[in-house]
Amino acid sequence: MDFAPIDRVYRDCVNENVPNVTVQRLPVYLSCLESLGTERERVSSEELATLAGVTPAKIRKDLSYLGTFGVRGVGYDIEHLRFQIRVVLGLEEEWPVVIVGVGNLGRALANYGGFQEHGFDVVGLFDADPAKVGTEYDGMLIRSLDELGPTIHESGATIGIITTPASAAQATAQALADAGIKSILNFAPVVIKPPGDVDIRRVDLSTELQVLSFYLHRRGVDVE
Amino acid sequence: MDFAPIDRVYRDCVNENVPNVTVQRLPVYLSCLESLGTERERVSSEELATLAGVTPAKIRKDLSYLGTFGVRGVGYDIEHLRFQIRVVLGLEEEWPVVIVGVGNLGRALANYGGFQEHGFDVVGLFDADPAKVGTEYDGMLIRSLDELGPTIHESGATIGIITTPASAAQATAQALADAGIKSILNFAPVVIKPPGDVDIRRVDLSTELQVLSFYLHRRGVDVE
DNA sequence: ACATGTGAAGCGCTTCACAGCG
DNA sequence: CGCTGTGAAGCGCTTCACATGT
Repeated sequence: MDFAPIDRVYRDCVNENVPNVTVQRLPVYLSCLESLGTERERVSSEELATLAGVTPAKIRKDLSYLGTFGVRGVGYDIEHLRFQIRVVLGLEEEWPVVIVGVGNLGRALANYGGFQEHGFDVVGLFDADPAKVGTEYDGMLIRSLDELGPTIHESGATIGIITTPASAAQATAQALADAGIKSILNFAPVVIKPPGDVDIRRVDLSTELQVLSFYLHRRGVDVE
Repeated sequence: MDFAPIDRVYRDCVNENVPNVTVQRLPVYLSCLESLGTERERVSSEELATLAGVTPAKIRKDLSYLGTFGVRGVGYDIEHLRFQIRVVLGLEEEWPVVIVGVGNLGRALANYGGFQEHGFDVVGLFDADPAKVGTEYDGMLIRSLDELGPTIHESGATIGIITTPASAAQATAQALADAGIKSILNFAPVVIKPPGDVDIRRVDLSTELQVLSFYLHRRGVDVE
């Protein structure tokens, strides 16, 4: 582990109690800052708020939980703020991750721009299909599930990503837990019962669509 | 998870008194109910809460916003509750959607189980790459962007999904807006400026990973 | 007896408004 | 003067506790 950035966090970071909702917005802010490029130097809370789709007060409040990054009367230095958010999110560290399930979604994540860019290093691809095992994707060997343990041990991976079919997700979570993984991101459309003290986060790609559906539906109903 | 700037987009659409956070949990409840299968008949708020990873009180409160679906002293009829949630979410309607960008992610969504199951019908695949246009995926013709307008008009699609590279996302959103789409789900890792009065919801696959990183990072710091 | 449905209390996030500082 | 940083007020969600109904 690289401790230098951690020291930096605690030097100028309040960081005792960052609200969950704030943590969840930080990636959005980061993404907006990245979209501003390197030509400009400063950004105001107002402009950043417009980009992120929130209010300026929320931006300032959220950032105040992390530290004092702005300059009164001026705004925020884009490069500096970008770095600080990355440090707080732990993105200046390298996070080795393994992906289980090399279907379309697994492949999409394996070379997803947002991963490398944020310090997530895919160190292992695994699949249960013997036809896939031994082949390569994007220059990476696809391994059998038997090799989960050794690979995770060698690479020091702490995060596992499940992109298997729903039917295989629970067993995969168990296998990851057995192999020593402590945090799992589950993309399979099913709820997994946590094996042991593993932290499981679910990302359901159809959830957003269902939420969209609710509001479209509701709007249509209102019109009548 | 997302939990992003939904408040801004839909704040004034919620005329009924269903909290946004409740709407975002409904797909999770639905998924849990689906995982219970058809053999059992009833489920308690306590059991459903355990499956969904929330408290029983939250389940009951959330459901109370939608109606009175349970039976006191007994619990909820699984099949009935499942249907009611689907109705509230508008999933008993058919939602034609188009997908722009037939890379790994586009293909993953095109035959994603969670879509068909919830009434989302993929009626068009589009890609800017001339090499892909004219070929088929999963029995569907991949069309050129020129055909966006006609296809959307014929099919009555109201939802567009962007799975292009980040660099093409803004132009794609504009094209979808021009073609009459009013709701966009953006999977490209970039923030899109809404063209006109289009509602844009962003799904960043790396956001959850970044949130995970924050908590892992901080846990590591706390241990010292 | 038992589990839901629900006012009311509690709590955390959002927004306001202005103090603080370049 | 301009924009950030921040107590305090406001608001919405969560949790509690028990009335309600079968």
